[in-house]
Amino acid sequence: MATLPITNCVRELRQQHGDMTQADLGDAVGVTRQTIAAIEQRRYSPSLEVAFRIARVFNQPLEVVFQFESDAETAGSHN
Amino acid sequence: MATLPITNCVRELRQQHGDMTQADLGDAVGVTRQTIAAIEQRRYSPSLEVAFRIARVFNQPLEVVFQFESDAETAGSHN
DNA sequence: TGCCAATGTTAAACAAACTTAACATTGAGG
DNA sequence: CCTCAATGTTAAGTTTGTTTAACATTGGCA
Repeated sequence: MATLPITNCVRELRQQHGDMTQADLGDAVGVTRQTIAAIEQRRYSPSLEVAFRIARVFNQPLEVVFQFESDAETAGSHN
Repeated sequence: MATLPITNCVRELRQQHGDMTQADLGDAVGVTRQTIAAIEQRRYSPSLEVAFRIARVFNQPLEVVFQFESDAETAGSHN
């Protein structure tokens, strides 16, 4: 399961947005509340499209909402 | 098939990067050349993760490489 | 206390991204 | 002309994102 390389702050943004609920956000974005929950809990990362839409709801650039962790594999250059 | 809302300039960036080939980029990103081809031709948009990795190869912010088209559905807000 | 909205969680089904493998086309160079 | 590298394309298969539906937990409030 390798821990996903992408973090986000949608929960925080959601709360800063007039106590918007997961369902509200899902609604605004066009996905279900379960999808929002999964993203907040980092069970998986969204598609690029959904990511863009979430960012737009909050009126933020995508990279503010989603951060790519360099994934600096501790000493394991392989492949 | 609704025309995808996301455009990109990976082909241009690739060429500006020492004539990097699709296979080279796929390699650097960790996907196949077919995947790169599909993205360039907009047959589908990449996952957020792949998008981030491509952007990083070119040392560009994600939003420079991928642009979200407002998709202003002519008068049909429904659902 | 009892209700209700918000969130957590999960299984089954479906859709979209991605792989593998194969074959076709184009263009540069020998 | 022939070859080879780069790209196009497609079918079949796997994986991952997303939905639907169901039930559980928490906390606020009448």
